[in-house]
Amino acid sequence: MSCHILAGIDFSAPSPQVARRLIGVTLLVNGVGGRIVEVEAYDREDPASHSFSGQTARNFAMFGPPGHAYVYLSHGIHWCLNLVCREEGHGAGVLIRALEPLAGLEQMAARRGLAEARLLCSGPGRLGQALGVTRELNAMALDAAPFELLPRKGRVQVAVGPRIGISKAVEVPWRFGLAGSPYLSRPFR
DNA sequence: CCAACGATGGGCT
DNA sequence: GCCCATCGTTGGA
Repeated sequence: MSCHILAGIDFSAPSPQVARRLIGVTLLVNGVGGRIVEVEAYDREDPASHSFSGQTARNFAMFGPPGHAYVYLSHGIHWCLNLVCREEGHGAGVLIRALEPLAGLEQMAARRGLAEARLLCSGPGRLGQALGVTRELNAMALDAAPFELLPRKGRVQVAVGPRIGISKAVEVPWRFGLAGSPYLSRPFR
């Protein structure tokens, strides 16, 4: 059986499909985390994707096997977490943009320097800081410590829209979110 | 070698 | 809404 299946999701599928199915899934790093409420898909033939220009020293994890992490530093400050999908060598992933904090609230608050739940994980950089994401997690498998992915229970209503903070392919509707969640980095139109 | 540029967030106007 | 910290990566000279 394929180790590409995690939390009931086939990570060898196209990134928009994986992204949509990740809404409602619980993500933990060393027991700290919560329910995924916002993600964005990126793919190889996608000008906004880090993988667009081919494999480099930074993005090699994106070309590795699905079901692994791709971590990068944004603006020299923020560590951001992606989950790799498609087949090995393809170069696709899903950026985790926001969580509803559920586990390890105290540790998140300490790392973030504030306690307001709404501000702990509402954005890729905030989430990275709250969960203690760093370069060390790059290329690590998601089916083993420190990661945990727990299937969602029940149904969710998924909102769709264009991705945030990019300058190319700005109209591609590959941002997905839990409709109406107060933990989104920004509301959907 | 080196300049330009971020898949951002926080603070201030 | 605007500004900018901060630094690794990239791509062109």
